[in-house]
Amino acid sequence: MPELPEVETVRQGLTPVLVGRRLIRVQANRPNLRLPIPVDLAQRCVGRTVLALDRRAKYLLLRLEGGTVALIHLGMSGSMVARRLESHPDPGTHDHVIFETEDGWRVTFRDPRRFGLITLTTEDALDTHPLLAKLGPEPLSEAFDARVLVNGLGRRLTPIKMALLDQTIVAGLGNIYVCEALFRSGISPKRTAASVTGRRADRLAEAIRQVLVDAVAAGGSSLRDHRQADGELGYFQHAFAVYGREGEACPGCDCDVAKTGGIQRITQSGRSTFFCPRRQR
DNA sequence: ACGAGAACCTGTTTGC
DNA sequence: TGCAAACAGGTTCTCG
Repeated sequence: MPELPEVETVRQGLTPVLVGRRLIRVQANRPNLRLPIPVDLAQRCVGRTVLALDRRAKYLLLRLEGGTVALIHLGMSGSMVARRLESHPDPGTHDHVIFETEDGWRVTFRDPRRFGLITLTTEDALDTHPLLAKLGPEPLSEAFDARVLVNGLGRRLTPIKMALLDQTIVAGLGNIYVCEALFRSGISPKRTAASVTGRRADRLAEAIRQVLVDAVAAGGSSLRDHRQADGELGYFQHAFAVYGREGEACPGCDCDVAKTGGIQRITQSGRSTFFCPRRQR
Protein backbone atom coordinates (compact mmCIF):
# COMPACT_ATOMS: atom_id res chain seq x y z
CA MET A 1 0.00 0.00 0.00
CA PRO A 2 1.88 2.86 1.35
CA GLU A 3 3.83 5.01 -1.01
CA LEU A 4 5.50 8.27 -0.11
CA PRO A 5 2.28 10.25 0.51
CA GLU A 6 0.82 7.61 2.81
CA VAL A 7 4.04 7.30 4.81
CA GLU A 8 4.36 11.08 5.01
CA THR A 9 0.75 11.33 6.21
CA VAL A 10 1.48 8.82 8.96
CA ARG A 11 4.67 10.66 9.89
CA GLN A 12 2.87 13.97 10.20
CA GLY A 13 0.08 12.44 12.25
CA LEU A 14 2.35 10.57 14.66
CA THR A 15 4.77 13.44 15.21
CA PRO A 16 2.68 15.32 17.80
CA VAL A 17 1.98 12.07 19.65
CA LEU A 18 5.55 10.76 19.76
CA VAL A 19 8.12 13.52 19.45
CA GLY A 20 9.33 14.78 22.81
CA ARG A 21 7.65 11.87 24.61
CA ARG A 22 9.31 9.06 26.52
CA LEU A 23 8.47 5.49 25.52
CA ILE A 24 7.39 3.46 28.53
CA ARG A 25 6.44 0.20 26.80
CA VAL A 26 7.36 -1.42 23.48
CA GLN A 27 6.03 -4.88 22.74
CA ALA A 28 6.51 -7.15 19.73
CA ASN A 29 3.81 -9.80 19.41
CA ARG A 30 5.71 -11.96 16.94
CA PRO A 31 9.38 -12.61 16.20
CA ASN A 32 9.48 -11.38 12.62
CA LEU A 33 7.90 -9.40 9.85
CA ARG A 34 9.77 -9.27 6.54
CA LEU A 35 12.90 -9.22 8.69
CA PRO A 36 13.35 -10.38 12.27
CA ILE A 37 12.12 -7.90 14.87
CA PRO A 38 15.19 -7.21 17.04
CA VAL A 39 14.99 -9.21 20.26
CA ASP A 40 16.27 -6.15 22.12
CA LEU A 41 13.70 -3.78 20.56
CA ALA A 42 12.01 -3.03 23.88
CA GLN A 43 15.25 -2.89 25.82
CA ARG A 44 16.70 -0.31 23.43
CA CYS A 45 13.55 1.84 23.20
CA VAL A 46 11.92 1.87 26.60
CA GLY A 47 12.90 4.80 28.79
CA ARG A 48 14.12 6.80 25.79
CA THR A 49 12.61 10.03 24.56
CA VAL A 50 11.68 10.35 20.88
CA LEU A 51 13.78 13.15 19.38
CA ALA A 52 12.26 13.15 15.90
CA LEU A 53 10.13 11.15 13.50
CA ASP A 54 11.50 11.51 9.97
CA ARG A 55 10.85 9.90 6.62
CA ARG A 56 13.25 8.67 3.96
CA ALA A 57 11.51 7.30 0.85
CA LYS A 58 8.89 4.90 2.27
CA TYR A 59 10.73 4.40 5.56
CA LEU A 60 9.89 6.04 8.87
CA LEU A 61 12.90 6.92 11.04
CA LEU A 62 12.07 7.00 14.74
CA ARG A 63 15.05 8.78 16.28
CA LEU A 64 15.58 8.15 19.97
CA GLU A 65 17.63 9.69 22.68
CA GLY A 66 21.03 8.00 22.82
CA GLY A 67 21.43 7.52 19.07
CA THR A 68 19.12 4.56 18.51
CA VAL A 69 17.00 4.77 15.35
CA ALA A 70 14.07 2.47 14.61
CA LEU A 71 13.57 1.93 10.86
CA ILE A 72 9.96 1.18 10.01
CA HIS A 73 8.51 0.16 6.63
CA LEU A 74 4.80 -0.42 6.13
CA GLY A 75 5.12 -2.86 3.23
CA MET A 76 1.88 -3.35 1.31
CA SER A 77 -0.67 -3.42 4.11
CA GLY A 78 0.94 -1.73 7.10
CA SER A 79 -0.53 1.05 9.22
CA MET A 80 0.48 2.93 12.37
CA VAL A 81 -2.48 4.24 14.33
CA ALA A 82 -2.35 6.18 17.61
CA ARG A 83 -5.10 5.81 20.21
CA ARG A 84 -5.45 6.91 23.79
CA LEU A 85 -4.48 4.14 26.17
CA GLU A 86 -7.77 4.33 28.06
CA SER A 87 -9.68 3.35 24.92
CA HIS A 88 -9.05 -0.37 24.71
CA PRO A 89 -10.19 -1.88 21.41
CA ASP A 90 -9.70 -5.63 20.92
CA PRO A 91 -6.07 -6.31 20.02
CA GLY A 92 -6.23 -7.45 16.38
CA THR A 93 -4.56 -10.57 15.01
CA HIS A 94 -2.26 -8.43 12.89
CA ASP A 95 -1.27 -5.88 15.52
CA HIS A 96 2.39 -6.86 15.56
CA VAL A 97 4.16 -4.13 17.54
CA ILE A 98 2.87 -1.73 20.21
CA PHE A 99 4.54 1.50 21.35
CA GLU A 100 3.28 3.33 24.43
CA THR A 101 4.25 6.79 25.61
CA GLU A 102 4.55 8.18 29.10
CA ASP A 103 1.52 10.39 28.58
CA GLY A 104 -0.92 7.68 27.62
CA TRP A 105 -0.78 7.13 23.86
CA ARG A 106 -0.56 3.71 22.24
CA VAL A 107 0.73 3.46 18.67
CA THR A 108 -0.09 0.15 17.00
CA PHE A 109 1.84 -1.22 14.02
CA ARG A 110 -0.64 -3.39 12.10
CA ASP A 111 0.32 -5.30 8.96
CA PRO A 112 -1.80 -8.24 7.78
CA ARG A 113 0.50 -9.28 4.94
CA ARG A 114 3.70 -8.78 6.93
CA PHE A 115 5.70 -7.33 4.06
CA GLY A 116 6.64 -4.48 6.38
CA LEU A 117 9.56 -4.37 8.79
CA ILE A 118 10.86 -2.83 11.99
CA THR A 119 14.56 -2.90 12.67
CA LEU A 120 17.08 -0.95 14.72
CA THR A 121 20.18 0.96 13.79
CA THR A 122 22.08 3.96 15.09
CA GLU A 123 22.60 7.55 13.94
CA ASP A 124 26.21 6.69 13.10
CA ALA A 125 25.27 3.85 10.79
CA LEU A 126 22.19 5.43 9.22
CA ASP A 127 23.72 6.72 5.99
CA THR A 128 25.35 3.42 5.20
CA HIS A 129 22.49 1.21 6.32
CA PRO A 130 21.79 -1.42 3.62
CA LEU A 131 18.08 -0.52 3.48
CA LEU A 132 18.79 3.19 2.90
CA ALA A 133 22.18 3.45 1.23
CA LYS A 134 21.05 2.88 -2.36
CA LEU A 135 17.91 5.01 -2.32
CA GLY A 136 17.65 7.74 -4.95
CA PRO A 137 16.77 11.38 -4.33
CA GLU A 138 13.69 12.49 -2.41
CA PRO A 139 11.27 13.76 -5.07
CA LEU A 140 10.00 16.58 -2.83
CA SER A 141 13.48 17.86 -2.01
CA GLU A 142 15.70 20.38 -3.74
CA ALA A 143 17.89 17.47 -4.78
CA PHE A 144 15.32 16.33 -7.34
CA ASP A 145 14.72 17.90 -10.74
CA ALA A 146 14.51 16.91 -14.40
CA ARG A 147 18.27 16.86 -14.79
CA VAL A 148 18.66 14.43 -11.88
CA LEU A 149 15.81 12.33 -13.23
CA VAL A 150 17.28 12.06 -16.73
CA ASN A 151 20.63 11.19 -15.23
CA GLY A 152 19.03 8.42 -13.17
CA LEU A 153 17.10 6.99 -16.11
CA GLY A 154 20.36 6.83 -18.05
CA ARG A 155 20.28 4.51 -21.05
CA ARG A 156 17.90 2.04 -19.54
CA LEU A 157 15.67 0.25 -22.01
CA THR A 158 13.14 -0.81 -19.39
CA PRO A 159 9.75 0.92 -19.65
CA ILE A 160 9.60 4.27 -17.86
CA LYS A 161 6.88 2.77 -15.64
CA MET A 162 9.31 0.21 -14.26
CA ALA A 163 12.17 2.69 -13.95
CA LEU A 164 10.04 4.97 -11.76
CA LEU A 165 9.26 2.07 -9.43
CA ASP A 166 13.01 1.55 -8.99
CA GLN A 167 13.75 3.23 -5.66
CA THR A 168 17.37 3.89 -6.62
CA ILE A 169 16.37 6.33 -9.37
CA VAL A 170 13.72 8.28 -7.44
CA ALA A 171 12.70 7.26 -3.93
CA GLY A 172 9.14 6.94 -2.72
CA LEU A 173 6.99 6.29 -5.78
CA GLY A 174 4.83 3.18 -6.04
CA ASN A 175 2.32 1.78 -8.48
CA ILE A 176 -0.39 4.38 -7.92
CA TYR A 177 1.66 7.55 -8.14
CA VAL A 178 3.76 6.33 -11.05
CA CYS A 179 0.58 5.78 -13.07
CA GLU A 180 -0.80 9.16 -12.03
CA ALA A 181 2.43 11.07 -12.70
CA LEU A 182 2.80 9.50 -16.15
CA PHE A 183 -0.78 10.49 -16.93
CA ARG A 184 -0.26 14.06 -15.77
CA SER A 185 2.85 14.40 -17.91
CA GLY A 186 1.31 12.74 -20.99
CA ILE A 187 3.98 10.04 -21.17
CA SER A 188 3.21 6.45 -22.16
CA PRO A 189 4.16 3.91 -19.48
CA LYS A 190 5.54 1.75 -22.30
CA ARG A 191 8.08 4.32 -23.50
CA THR A 192 11.68 3.37 -22.69
CA ALA A 193 13.23 5.12 -19.71
CA ALA A 194 16.09 6.40 -21.88
CA SER A 195 13.66 8.16 -24.22
CA VAL A 196 12.37 10.44 -21.47
CA THR A 197 14.53 13.53 -21.89
CA GLY A 198 14.17 17.23 -22.59
CA ARG A 199 10.71 18.71 -22.18
CA ARG A 200 9.21 15.29 -21.45
CA ALA A 201 11.55 14.93 -18.49
CA ASP A 202 10.70 18.46 -17.35
CA ARG A 203 7.00 17.60 -17.41
CA LEU A 204 7.54 14.26 -15.67
CA ALA A 205 9.65 15.68 -12.85
CA GLU A 206 7.07 18.37 -12.25
CA ALA A 207 4.17 15.88 -12.42
CA ILE A 208 5.87 13.61 -9.88
CA ARG A 209 6.33 16.51 -7.51
CA GLN A 210 2.79 17.79 -7.99
CA VAL A 211 0.98 14.49 -7.62
CA LEU A 212 2.86 13.76 -4.40
CA VAL A 213 2.09 17.19 -2.97
CA ASP A 214 -1.59 16.80 -3.86
CA ALA A 215 -1.74 13.32 -2.35
CA VAL A 216 -0.06 14.35 0.92
CA ALA A 217 -2.54 17.23 1.19
CA ALA A 218 -5.38 14.70 0.85
CA GLY A 219 -4.00 12.40 3.55
CA GLY A 220 -2.83 9.79 1.03
CA SER A 221 -4.91 7.16 -0.76
CA SER A 222 -6.98 4.57 1.11
CA LEU A 223 -7.77 1.66 -1.19
CA ARG A 224 -7.91 -0.90 1.56
CA ASP A 225 -5.49 -0.70 4.44
CA HIS A 226 -4.14 2.81 4.58
CA ARG A 227 -5.14 4.82 7.62
CA GLN A 228 -3.88 8.16 8.77
CA ALA A 229 -2.32 8.15 12.25
CA ASP A 230 -5.68 9.07 13.78
CA GLY A 231 -7.38 6.11 12.07
CA GLU A 232 -9.15 8.23 9.44
CA LEU A 233 -9.07 7.27 5.76
CA GLY A 234 -7.06 9.23 3.21
CA TYR A 235 -9.10 10.57 0.34
CA PHE A 236 -6.77 11.04 -2.63
CA GLN A 237 -8.23 7.87 -4.22
CA HIS A 238 -11.18 10.03 -5.28
CA ALA A 239 -8.78 12.21 -7.26
CA PHE A 240 -7.20 9.40 -9.30
CA ALA A 241 -7.22 10.19 -13.02
CA VAL A 242 -6.35 6.66 -14.16
CA TYR A 243 -5.41 4.29 -11.32
CA GLY A 244 -8.07 1.60 -10.93
CA ARG A 245 -10.24 3.26 -13.58
CA GLU A 246 -10.05 0.74 -16.43
CA GLY A 247 -12.80 1.41 -18.96
CA GLU A 248 -13.77 4.76 -17.50
CA ALA A 249 -13.56 8.03 -19.39
CA CYS A 250 -10.17 9.71 -19.40
CA PRO A 251 -10.54 13.04 -17.57
CA GLY A 252 -8.42 14.74 -20.22
CA CYS A 253 -10.18 13.38 -23.32
CA ASP A 254 -13.63 14.40 -24.48
CA CYS A 255 -13.96 11.43 -26.80
CA ASP A 256 -16.63 8.73 -26.58
CA VAL A 257 -15.76 5.99 -24.08
CA ALA A 258 -17.87 3.47 -26.00
CA LYS A 259 -15.64 4.07 -29.01
CA THR A 260 -12.21 4.36 -27.43
CA GLY A 261 -12.58 2.03 -24.46
CA GLY A 262 -11.45 4.78 -22.11
CA ILE A 263 -8.66 4.11 -19.62
CA GLN A 264 -6.71 0.95 -20.37
CA ARG A 265 -5.15 -1.53 -17.99
CA ILE A 266 -2.04 -3.44 -19.06
CA THR A 267 0.40 -5.62 -17.14
CA GLN A 268 4.06 -4.64 -16.94
CA SER A 269 6.44 -6.96 -15.10
CA GLY A 270 3.47 -8.53 -13.39
CA ARG A 271 1.96 -5.27 -12.13
CA SER A 272 -1.09 -3.38 -13.35
CA THR A 273 -0.57 -0.15 -15.25
CA PHE A 274 -3.45 2.22 -15.99
CA PHE A 275 -3.17 4.84 -18.72
CA CYS A 276 -4.89 6.71 -21.53
CA PRO A 277 -3.37 5.67 -24.87
CA ARG A 278 -4.62 8.85 -26.54
CA ARG A 279 -3.15 11.35 -24.11
CA GLN A 280 0.00 9.42 -23.18
CA ARG A 281 2.64 8.98 -25.85
C1' DA B 1 24.61 -5.58 -15.67
C1' DC B 2 19.97 -5.73 -16.97
C1' DG B 3 15.25 -7.15 -17.05
C1' DA B 4 11.46 -10.38 -16.23
C1' DG B 5 9.30 -13.36 -13.11
C1' DA B 6 8.74 -15.56 -8.72
C1' DA B 7 8.56 -15.42 -3.91
C1' DC B 8 7.16 -13.61 0.53
C1' DC B 9 1.75 -13.50 3.17
C1' DT B 10 -3.11 -12.56 4.06
C1' DG B 11 -7.45 -10.86 2.71
C1' DT B 12 -10.91 -9.56 -0.68
C1' DT B 13 -13.06 -9.72 -5.06
C1' DT B 14 -14.30 -12.11 -9.28
C1' DG B 15 -15.73 -15.85 -12.13
C1' DC B 16 -17.45 -20.35 -13.01
C1' DT C 1 -23.94 -21.10 -2.58
C1' DG C 2 -19.24 -22.74 -2.91
C1' DC C 3 -14.84 -22.96 -4.34
C1' DA C 4 -10.82 -21.59 -6.96
C1' DA C 5 -8.43 -18.13 -9.21
C1' DA C 6 -7.00 -13.52 -9.61
C1' DC C 7 -5.61 -9.53 -7.55
C1' DA C 8 -3.77 -5.99 -4.05
C1' DG C 9 -0.31 0.08 -2.21
C1' DG C 10 6.47 -3.37 -1.89
C1' DT C 11 10.87 -5.36 -1.96
C1' DT C 12 14.26 -8.82 -2.92
C1' DC C 13 16.00 -12.93 -4.90
C1' DT C 14 16.86 -15.98 -8.92
C1' DC C 15 17.42 -17.02 -13.54
C1' DG C 16 18.41 -16.23 -18.41
